Amino acid sequence: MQSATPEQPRGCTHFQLRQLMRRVSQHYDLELAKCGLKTTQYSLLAHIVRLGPVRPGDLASAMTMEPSTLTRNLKPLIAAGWVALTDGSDGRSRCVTITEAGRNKRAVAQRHWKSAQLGLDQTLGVQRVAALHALINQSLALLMPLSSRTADV
Amino acid sequence: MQSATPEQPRGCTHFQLRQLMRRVSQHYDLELAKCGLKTTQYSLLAHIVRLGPVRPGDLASAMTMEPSTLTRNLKPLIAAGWVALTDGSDGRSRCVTITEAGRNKRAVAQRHWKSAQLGLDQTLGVQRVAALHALINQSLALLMPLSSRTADV
DNA sequence: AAAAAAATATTGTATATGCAAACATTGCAG
DNA sequence: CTGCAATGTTTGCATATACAATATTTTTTT
Repeated sequence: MQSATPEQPRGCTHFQLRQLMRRVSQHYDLELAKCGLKTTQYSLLAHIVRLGPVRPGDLASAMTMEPSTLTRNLKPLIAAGWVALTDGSDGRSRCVTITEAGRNKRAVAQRHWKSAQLGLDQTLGVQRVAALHALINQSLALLMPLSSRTADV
Repeated sequence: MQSATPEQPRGCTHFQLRQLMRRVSQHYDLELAKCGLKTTQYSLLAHIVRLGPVRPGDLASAMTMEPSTLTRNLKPLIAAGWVALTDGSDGRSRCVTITEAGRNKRAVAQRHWKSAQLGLDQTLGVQRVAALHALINQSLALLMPLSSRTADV
């Protein structure tokens, strides 16, 4: 039943992903630049809105990124006044919160994001995008424990 | 005809790709670190070997990356003595060449790469990886002219 | 041939990313 | 209550990435 998919995966998955990532980034960035955001920043903003006041570690983990990366990516957003980083109940932790300005910014940006997404859907075809999402999510699930893979034996 | 693939692509393609990219990078990096290379560096090395003495611009374009990015990514490789950057016939251009040390390095690294690739194939399943490659390549083709899209009308 | 235009590479600036190390705080052992 | 382990965040360091601006060298115009 090897009808649709070719036999051996040729080439380097990492390199191919990287290439696509660059193109796709450019596509979204082009649209989101209209409201002065990088796509990554929009993702962050959107996640903070959705996950409500949240600890950095939890946010990072929800977004599959290193806490250290999160710390740095938050800086521009905090500087812009879209996000506030306050002390948490636990002294060693913090609390990431969206500000009113941040919520507004996100609302505006969301329209640009939607536009970029629709544009991509159209360029690639909705079915292809759906298939891509499905594959990505399956792959993510299979790779999920990566760092903890040896740990949870 | 919505049998295999889900209907509407939910979520943000950019974000999902980014997540997967991070995981996949970690996977390859883990293996390639054994010979002291980042996966990106291996890709570069491999491309330079394959494309022979090549101008920076052509190399960048072949790898779907900005010339400015290439310039910087070459630096570590040049510093390590794996790659040489000499003057080209055209005074404004250059010539990227693999060195003997670079060729050896690449040969060693290739084994690690292979190992990483096989590991990924096994974790995700060969079919899934093949399907992913196919989708990525189709998408890349459709996005290809991105910067020149308005130009070639 | 001098001036303008085109081609090519590099630098300036800013963000994204991760690992390892440093910091800070809490919790527990004694 | 002191000391140490565990937890959670941030910094140090290095690479990856792109756009805009700059530098350099052709090539083309006039």
